Amino acid sequence: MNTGGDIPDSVSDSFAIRLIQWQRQHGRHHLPWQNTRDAYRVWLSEIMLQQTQVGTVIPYYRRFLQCFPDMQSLASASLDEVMAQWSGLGYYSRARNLHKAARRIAGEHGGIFPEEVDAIRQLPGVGRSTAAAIAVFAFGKRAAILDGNVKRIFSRCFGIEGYPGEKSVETQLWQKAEALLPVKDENSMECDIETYTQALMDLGATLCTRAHPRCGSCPLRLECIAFRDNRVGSLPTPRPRKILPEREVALLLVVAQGRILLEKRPGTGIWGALWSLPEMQANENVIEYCMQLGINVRPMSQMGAFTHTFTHFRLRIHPLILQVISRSPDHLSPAALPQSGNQRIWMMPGDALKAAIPSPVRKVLLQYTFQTEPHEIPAMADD
DNA sequence: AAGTCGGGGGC
DNA sequence: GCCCCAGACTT
Repeated sequence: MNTGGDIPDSVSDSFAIRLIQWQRQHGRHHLPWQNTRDAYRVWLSEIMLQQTQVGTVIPYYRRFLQCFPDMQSLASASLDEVMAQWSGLGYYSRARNLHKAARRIAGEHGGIFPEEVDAIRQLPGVGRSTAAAIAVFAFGKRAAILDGNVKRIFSRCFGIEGYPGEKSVETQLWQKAEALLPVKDENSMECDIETYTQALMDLGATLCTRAHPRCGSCPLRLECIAFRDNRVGSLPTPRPRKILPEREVALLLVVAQGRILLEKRPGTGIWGALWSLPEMQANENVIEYCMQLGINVRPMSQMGAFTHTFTHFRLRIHPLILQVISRSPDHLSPAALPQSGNQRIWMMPGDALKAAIPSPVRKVLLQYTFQTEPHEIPAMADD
């Protein structure tokens, strides 16, 4: 027991103890993935939370668990079913890796989730920090995380300068993360690795925030270098600015008998393995392009163009509505599907909205279904 | 080390 | 507008 007034065994324990005590009083305790040691749920939450904020994840997490309550159900599902549940959450390689890992665990591990951090780390989509988080929350292992929250806390508390994405800076931060882990002691509540890890996440999310941190309530304010030197606003060092390149595409809404043509994207790359609309260069002739697909179309109307911003480029999207011209009554048959390397299918817009589609395509489809409803046509944003 | 992967929150 | 978020993977 570490009763009040005791001198802690080490400096690192003092750090951990402050955090743990703060977490018990002021931390978050009712997130949907807390209060369980089900490794499947812990793993799912950690993957969804990669580069995605808690508030965004929660509804996806609940829906996903409803569909796939355990490892076996996820492994048995088709990739398409998994992608449909992930649709809108972004970073779709996470979902592909999740599915691949589920099938690997069901096959190779006999459905049992691996307990050792090195084994967890071997799963696709699981890096060093995520493996540690799973090992901590599911199995109580002593392992260090280093996510965006922890990087921000450490760079401020210890006055570590330089962009944390830079290798040398990240190495320093990992070294701190390992060194500050509480000493494992089964008899001491003060060295609870789960509470410590959750404390780092909660402190970063609720107090040590990027903008307007609440330093007055912080359990680390007496030892925080950035607070002492009034540098909280300039640490961590921001990412170096870069100019985003801009690309331009046309998305084709090819309509026949109320159905639209969807095209499955390749398994890797942008929107990998998602259903999308046929895409062509914005300056291409749409009639000729569709002739190459083996379909005869008439341009109907244009929706307003809009811009979708990715991490590394901007995409200017021009949606075009096209009506198929055909005297044949069965041009919706499989044989009449346009030839292409990609899988294609005709779908009712309502069904397409339930499929695994990227957000900009959802936006176009919603706009289209709204336009075809019997009320006034609103002006599309932009342009 | 740098580039590739989304979408949304918050200001 | 801009920056960042419970990062991992490829080149």
